[in-house]
Amino acid sequence: MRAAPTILHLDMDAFFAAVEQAAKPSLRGKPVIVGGLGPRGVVATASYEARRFGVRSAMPMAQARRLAPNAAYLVPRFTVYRTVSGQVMELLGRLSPLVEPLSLDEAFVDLEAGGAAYDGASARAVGERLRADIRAVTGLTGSVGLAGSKMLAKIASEEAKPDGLVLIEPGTERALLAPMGVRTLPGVGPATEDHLRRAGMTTVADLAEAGEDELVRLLGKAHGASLYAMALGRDDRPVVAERDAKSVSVEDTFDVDLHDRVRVRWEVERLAERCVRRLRAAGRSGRTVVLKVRRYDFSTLTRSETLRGPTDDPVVVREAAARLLDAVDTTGGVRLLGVGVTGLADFTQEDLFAQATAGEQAGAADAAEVPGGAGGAEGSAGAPEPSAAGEVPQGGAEAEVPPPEAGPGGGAEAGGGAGAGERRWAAGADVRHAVYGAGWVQGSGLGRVTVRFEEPWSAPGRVRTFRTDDPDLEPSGPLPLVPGVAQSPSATVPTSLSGEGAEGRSRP
DNA sequence: TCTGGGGTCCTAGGACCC
DNA sequence: TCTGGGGTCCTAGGACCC
Repeated sequence: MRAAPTILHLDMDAFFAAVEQAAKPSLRGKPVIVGGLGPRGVVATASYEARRFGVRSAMPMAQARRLAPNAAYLVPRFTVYRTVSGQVMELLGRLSPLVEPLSLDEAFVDLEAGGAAYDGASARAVGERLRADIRAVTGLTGSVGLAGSKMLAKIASEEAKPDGLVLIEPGTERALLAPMGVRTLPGVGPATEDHLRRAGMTTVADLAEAGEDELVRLLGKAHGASLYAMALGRDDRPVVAERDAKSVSVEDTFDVDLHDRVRVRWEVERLAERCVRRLRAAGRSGRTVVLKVRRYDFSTLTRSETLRGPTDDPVVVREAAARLLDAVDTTGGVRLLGVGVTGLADFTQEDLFAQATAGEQAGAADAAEVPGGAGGAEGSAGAPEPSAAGEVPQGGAEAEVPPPEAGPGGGAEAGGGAGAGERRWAAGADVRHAVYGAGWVQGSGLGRVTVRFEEPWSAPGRVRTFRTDDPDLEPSGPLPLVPGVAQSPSATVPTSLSGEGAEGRSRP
């Protein structure tokens, strides 16, 4: 809690949807919904036009389609979002060395640490200038909150949405918070809200009045104490520039529940390999392998195994994941599978192997040895090169290897995974036609694909339809949003690829 | 045609050690 | 053989966030 409102929180407005509208002139001013387009997809971001129909983040796509049947439904294009995010983060980096990204579209900045501002007036000027710069560089709008703490800066940016700036003068925060619902405070979700409501507390003032002991008794030591502090407007958490990731994981929800054990095992092994690819791309290794299984009834369980030492060997992780699966009952069907690695270390298996061979004597104590381990040396031979593009779930078909024969009931094979592999031409994807040039897929089906030919800086373009196997039509990369602005993803990209989840949560 | 994917932090019990 | 107390590690689950 500082005396001047020099902690800035930036939140881009309806980020994914806004990027799509910037890239696709025909969608400007129209309801746009970005998310998973498969039968089990959810909304990642809805444009403000779509929100008027009641569409919210994290809503099942099927429900969104009922509410806004005429909206444009697009698959997320993370590479573009990452590029634009990099441009925004670069602007933040000019304000201060202390920039803490929370996701692709959100970050805290400590303006005092950068000498960019020292009081309310200078902070406001920096905030407005930043919003103008973001608009100039990306063509998008962002909302800014300024306050003396992280919590209040975030609340302020929420109040500022869309396309605004709100500054909370230090000293006014308690009065400001008092009438607000408990959900306003970070860390209060549906469960805690319920819990508190049953105890008769619905506003922040109720929490402050209850006292710390009461909240600790109700919610536990850590949660209770931090909630009480926040209710009083106390928050001393510093802006932290870089935090190392503590886990890496991948998961897939299947369009149709999996029943065949052979198929389930095959998917687990694929996920393990994908997970290791990400791990190695980050230059890390991990010690604990986690398997996640969501069953047909949405009940979810995890099983984990801690190895004797950290590994980035795909064989070791795959075999550990397979062992964990052996102990899980999948009767009734599997909706989701996930594989993760935690207990991350900075070194890779090669380093350990080098160490072990260097210190020949101590060979027996090889730290990298693992239960059931396939020797460390040969394991990595078949590992695919880490490729940035390869990790991006853009909805394209990603299985190069055909899955084993599906068991009984596995009729609709259609490429399995969450990537919705059947959709060779995913809605929203960039394409290029030999004659008509750059465009994007508006829809496809029945052997036809509809493409709208337009570019970010062109007028709304016209639509043409082709056969899905038209040789003149090919997938292509994204175009820059603003002509002349280089498309090089910055190094300061948040660790998570998350969308915008909570912005749609309901408030009292 | 209900409920994604990637993370973080906390709790709690048992094992194990001193 | 009526009984300790603390610390750390491992596992599983849950809440929350974007």
